[in-house]
Order: sequence, then structure tokens, then C-alpha cells
Amino acid sequence: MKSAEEEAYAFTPNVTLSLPLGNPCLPLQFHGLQSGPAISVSVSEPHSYDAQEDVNAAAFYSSPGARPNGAPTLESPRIEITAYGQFPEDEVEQSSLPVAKQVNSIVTLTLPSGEGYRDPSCLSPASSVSSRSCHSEASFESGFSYNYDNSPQNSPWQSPSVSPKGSTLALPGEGCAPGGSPRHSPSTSPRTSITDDTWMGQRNSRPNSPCGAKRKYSLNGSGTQHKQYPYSPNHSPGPSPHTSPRLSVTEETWLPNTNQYTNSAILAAINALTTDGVVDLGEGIPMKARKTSLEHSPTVSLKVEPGSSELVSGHLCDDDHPSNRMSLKKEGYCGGFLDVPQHPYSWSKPKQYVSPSVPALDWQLPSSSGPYSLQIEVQPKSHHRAHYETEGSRGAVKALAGGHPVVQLHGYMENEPLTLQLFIGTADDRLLRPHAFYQVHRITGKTVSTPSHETLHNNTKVLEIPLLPENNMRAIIDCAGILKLRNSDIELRKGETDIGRKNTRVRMVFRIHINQPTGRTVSLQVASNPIECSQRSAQELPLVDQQSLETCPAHGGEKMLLNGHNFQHDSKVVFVEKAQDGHHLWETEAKVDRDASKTNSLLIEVPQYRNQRISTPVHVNFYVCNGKRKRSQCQHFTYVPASVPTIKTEPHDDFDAPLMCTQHGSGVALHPKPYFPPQVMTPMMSADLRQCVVGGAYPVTQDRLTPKPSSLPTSSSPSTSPKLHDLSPPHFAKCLPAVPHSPLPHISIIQETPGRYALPSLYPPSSSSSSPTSQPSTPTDAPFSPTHCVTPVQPVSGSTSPDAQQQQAKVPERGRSSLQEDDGSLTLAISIKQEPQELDQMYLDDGE
DNA sequence: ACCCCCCTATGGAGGGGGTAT
DNA sequence: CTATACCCCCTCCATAGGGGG
Repeated sequence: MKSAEEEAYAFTPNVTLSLPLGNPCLPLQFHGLQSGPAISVSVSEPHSYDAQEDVNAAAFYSSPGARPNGAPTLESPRIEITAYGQFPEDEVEQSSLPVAKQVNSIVTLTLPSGEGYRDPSCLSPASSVSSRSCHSEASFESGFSYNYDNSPQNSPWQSPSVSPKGSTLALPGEGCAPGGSPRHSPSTSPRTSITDDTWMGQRNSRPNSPCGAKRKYSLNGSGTQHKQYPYSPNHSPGPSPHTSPRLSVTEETWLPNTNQYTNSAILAAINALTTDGVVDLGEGIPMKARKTSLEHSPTVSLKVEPGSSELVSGHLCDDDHPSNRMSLKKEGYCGGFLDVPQHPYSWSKPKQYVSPSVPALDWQLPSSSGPYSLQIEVQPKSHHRAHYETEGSRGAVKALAGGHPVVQLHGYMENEPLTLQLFIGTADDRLLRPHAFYQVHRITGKTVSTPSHETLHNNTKVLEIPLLPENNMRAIIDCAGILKLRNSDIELRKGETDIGRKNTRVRMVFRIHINQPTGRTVSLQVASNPIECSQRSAQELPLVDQQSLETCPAHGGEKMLLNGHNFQHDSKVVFVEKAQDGHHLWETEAKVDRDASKTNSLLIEVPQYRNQRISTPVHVNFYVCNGKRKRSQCQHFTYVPASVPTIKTEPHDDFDAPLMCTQHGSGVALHPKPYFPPQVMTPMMSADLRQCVVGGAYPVTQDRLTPKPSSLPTSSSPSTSPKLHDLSPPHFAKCLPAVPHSPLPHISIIQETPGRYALPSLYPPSSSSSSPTSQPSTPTDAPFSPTHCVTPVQPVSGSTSPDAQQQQAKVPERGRSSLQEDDGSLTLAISIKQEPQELDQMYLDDGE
């Protein structure tokens, strides 16, 4: 650790990044908080810095922007951050101790070394980097060529980063700067970073783990690592470890600071200010802010692949500024990029959006906008045992029916390939955000047909997959596994609020950024159904994947088929109604048709609601119970007035609504109670949701969007839709919640303006929950989202929200099929389950 | 063609520590 | 507040299958 620290120090001093922000815009927004000036961060690594510096300004920004810091944000004012930090991460943040303070001048961001950073860093680091990453990285090579421009260049860097596990995290920075010490990286890397929160130091501690992991993997890892080492060596040995931090650091520094600085308010303001162009910046900025949360690291990408690559930093890097990237990010996501060698463009694109524009990962984005619709054609299985850094890979996430998840972008007629981003998000009721305890893990090998490359965004690993016109903008996701970070590592991060225990459900979140002629970027996002990642849960806990009914008259009596896993003969299905304060208002057990039930399906009779005279739909929950502590997540259900056909309401259920309609025929929308409090409900949300365009899109999108609204309602989509498990609910929830049901179906849009800011407030709670990441980010996020989401209504509206669309798409598959198959009798389509509202609650409930 | 070795992908399970009661 | 039982997290073991040398 010391070393790390030392290193950090070493580095820190010098580096200061100025976040320039090229974008004026950004600055504004951003930072408002921040201050106008640019923020200079001291980075630990010289290299990076240098590079950065070189890059300088604008360009840099962009890249930086990419980073969380969002240079953009910075722009105007600059904030220098000083980190006391000792550790690499700190570096970034604190890096130059001395300096930093000075810097502070403006704002003092002194980042607490700990917290802010950690959070951000933590997440990322650990996760991202984690040894695995390294591995993965290794794999990388194998796979693909690196087109990424930079990649080659990057490679060095990358490698460093990569090599160590941690490195990954650190990658960028680390590698560079420090030279990353090989050693560290290896060991600690991931955790370390995290653990360390303290950053580096800690790393040490953890480092191990990975290392410790030793096992075969270690071998592997080692192998990988070794490979990496080579690189790392280049970097400096010491550094590497730090790296993890580093990345984060860098980013962190940026981000964190930003975050800190930025208040939601500021963000909001910024957002307001932001513009398309800015978008990027803005995004960047926001990102940073967010960063705090998970992402901190801006875009830096870590992974390095062997070959290449690349590092990817993804976004950040613009191709243009290789230097920057390199230095800074090493990763330059660019490089990292894909393996897919052939299509250079692919990378290029990444670059495009990469830069600043990309919205923070915790922003809520619509799944469709204007003509574009990002859909998950094939959903992943509900269970996937994630692997620890100490284990070998447990393979790629698979689809229910075999094969792998499939994602497709509809409505895109251009000939230019795009980059699909994938990260692991939360699956609780709160807004969708990067999961603090899980990271996407790149899978490579013969069995993998889809090229990909890893990048880091504010401590969240993001897998970038090319979407090619020749493949109809469709990608088979056979290259994505899920890495579990140790709870202890993550929870130690400063700022982390979420707990890892029993927080084992995730969603695969896909994003696409489409540049518009106008210069704006339309960003779409789709989340998969929840995926249970724990070994135990997968083996023992009942899980409801789909339910044939979303609503039922208060008198009950209707048959509902539940599809899922781990059902037992003695499984009970309990309906419960809770007050907002959590008090149990009602609880009853449904009759289970044991004869018609199997381990993967339960046929039950919806129990009579406690009040037969309800005049409005009542939202309740139900869960399958196999025993004291073996309960499924809560599923949503709505009782409607007996005389009135109803439609679903819940926010989550938005998706469902359509289904509901179909079933009952009426299309009435319920009003659901939004799970999410009122906040969500706000109009803003609704409008915005759909469209959140990132950066710029906005205007454009809006237009498109707008129209849609009308369409939305109409569109069958609603009707059709099956439910989407998607995250959407969550996301939307905040954003959309109510909307869906309302006349305008899901139109939720992200709001911009005020709303945004407002939103933040809303989110906060939830977001925070997720973990540090979320927290920090949240604030930021909020701002962003608002901004981006310009258009409230989207064309999709019909589809409702993107989610809805997705859902629909999905639904059909699952729901319908399932229903039919399962029960002929069941008329309704099965909708997919939503997730429990909140994992946390669930857990709590469990206790009960 | 066969043998080894290396890897990846999985399944399973135990220990330790945290939680719940 | 303490003691005990239980549960979950994380690590480690073991095995199968494929590929390369």
C-alpha cells in the first residue's frame, strides 16, 4: 500500500488535469457547481497527465470529458482537486497533496480522500478491474484485433492496467503513470482499489484477494496478469496497483470532485444549460458527477486487452486525441475497443459518442426515440451464477431457451456501425444504475462469436459491442459474463451506501448512442429482466419469471400461472398489501393448484381482496415462499374494482399495462401508485423518460418524441406489451412511473430542466442506495437526465416507453409462450415479473 | 494419432463471519 | 446485551470438454 501511496504521491503532485472542458456549455452546466473554471485535477500519473495536458484543452476535454470529470463540466471554472490521497486514486483525487490544496482554491474539492473517491473508485476499481477483468482482458486479445486506433498505443497502457487486475481499473492512470507496478496490480488490483479505497493502500489488502484467489485462476489470472505485466512493467511497477485507483483516480479525481461539487442543484442548472453539443460535455460532466457514483471514472476504459488494446476508455477518448487518451486513459477506450478488427468504424463511433456526450451510466434513458428503438430480442436467463475474482469465469450469460441474449437496434438506417454498450445494472426498485457489486465481464474464446472490448466508465466496466448494419444492427451477447465483487470491498468504499448482502440481482443494461446529423446524439437504453446472480439463490430461492395476470377484480378467483424456478410442492404464494410506510395492511395466502404446479410453474387462484368495494385499482404484491427465508422477490399485482375492467397500474408495471389491457380488454389505465414516490410521478418524468437523449439529441429527439406521445397511447404497444421486466420500471419509475398508465402511456421523458433537478431529489434516495456509485452519481445524474431528456414524448410513446416496447417484444416471447404452453387455460399472456420493488425491502421482508 | 498440458466452464460444498432470534 | 442458530458470502475442490503442442 505504501508503495501505492507513495506512488500516488509521486504522481499526484504533478498532474493536474484541467478539465477544460472544452465545452463551454458543459462548464456551465456542470458546474455550475464547480465553478467555472476548469478543474484541474492532479493526477497521479504523470503520463496521463502529460498526455492530458497535451491534449489539453478541448480535445482533452473531450476525452477527459469522457471521463467523468467530464471535462465538460469543468470547463468553465476549473476546479482543482487535490487529493491528499495517497493512493493512486487519491492521486487523482488527492494526488498532489500540496498542490491540490492549492488548487482548491476555487472549490476546494478536496476530495476527501476517502469517500468520494472510494465510492467512485471503489466501484470501478474493484469491479472493473478486478482481476477478472484482467483476465478478460487477456482474453481480449485473443479475440480480437484491435482496431481501435489507439489500441496499439493503448495497449501499452492498457496492458499495464490490465495486467494487474487492478490494473484494469487503474488502467489508465495507473498504467501510465506509475508505470504501474506490476506487482500491485496483480494482486490487488481490483479489490485493492476498492478496498483500499483508501485506495491503494488498501489495495494491498485486498489485492490479495484476487491474488489470494490464487487458484487456478490465479494461474490464469497470473497468466493474464503476467501477460499484462509485461506491460505493466512498462508502467511502473508500483503504480499499477494503484492503478486501480488511478483510473478511478483520474477519473475519480475528476468525477469525484465534480460530484462533490456538483450538487444536484448545480447539476440541474448545468443541465439546463447544457446543450447538445454540450451534451457531451455535459454528459461528461454529469458523468463525473455521477461518477461519484460508480462511474466516476469517466470513461476510461480499462481493459486492456492483450493485444491490444485498448484500453478503451471509452468514451472519452476521442480518437483524435490519442495522446490524451493514452496518457490519460490509456485506455482510451478507443483502443480497447473491440476486437473486431475489421470495422474500424466501430471504434470510431465509440469515439463519437464516447466523448463527452455520453450520459452517465446512472442516467435514465429511454429505450426508443423517434425512429430508433433499442430492444432486447432475447432475454437472459433469470439465473446466472456470477464469478468472483478468485474464481474462473463462469461463462457468458445465457438465454432462457439456450443461446444468448440478443439485442437489436430498430429504425437505424445508416450504414455506419454503432457501438452497443453493456454494463451490469441494479434490479431493485430504484432507478436503474450501475450495480456496485457486480461488473460485466468480458468473455472470450472459441465459443464467443461477438467481438467486444471493455472500457471503464467511472468505475463501472462497460462492454462495448459493435452493432453492424450488415447484421441488422443486431448483436448476440455471448461475450458477457458477470463478475461479483466482494461485498466487503465495495462496502468499504466511502460513499457507498448500498449493502451487498442479499443484493444479488442485476440487470444487463444496453445502451446505444446515435449521432445525429445535427450533431446531437440520441442515447437509448434498455435493461434486461432481472438476473439472480448468487449460487444459493439460484439453487434454492423461488423465482417468479412471469405471471399470467397483472390484475384481477377484487373478488379474486381468477387463475394465475406463475412461471419461474425452484417452486416446490409446498410452495406458498402470499399476497400482501403494505402501506407506504411499510406496514402490513393485509396478507393472505393464495390457493395453489398442486396438481398443476411444477418446479417451474405454479397455478394459483388469486385470493379475494380484503375490500370488495374498491373504487380504484389497488396495488399489492405477492411472493412465492418455500420456507422461512426462502421467498421470491415480491411481484406486483393489482386489484381492480369488480365492475371495471382494469389495467395495470404500477409504475413498474407500466409495462404491464398493455398486457392488462389485452386481458381485460379494457384499456383502462390504472393509476398506479407509483412505487416510487411521488417524485417520480412528476410529469417531468413522464415526458422525459422516453427520450432522454443524451447530449444533444434533445431537440431533435424531442421533436420526434413529441409526436410519439400521441402515438404511444395508441400504439398497441401498450397493449401488447408484455411486461417488461426491464429495468425500465425502475428507471422509469422514477421518471415515468405514473405516466405509463396515464393516458399517455409511458411517455415518460426525461425532463429537462427544472425537472431534472427536481428529479435528483427524487432519485436520491434510491440512487444512493445503490451504492456509492449511485449516490454521487445520482445527483449528477439527475441533472443530466433532465437535460438530456428533452423530449418528453416520444414517438415510441405508443410503444410507450422504450421499455414498454422492449417489454412488449420480450413479453411476447415469454409471456405468451409461457402462458400458452403452460396453461392453455390461461388466457392472459404472462407478463414477466417485475422485480421486487426493492431488494432491500425484500430482504427486510424476508426477515419478516 | 495419442498424450499432456492448459483453459474454460460448471457444479458443489465447506468455513467463517455476519444476522436474526 | 448476550448466546445460539442460521444464513450468506466467498473460497476452494473437482470434473468435463476442447484445443494446442
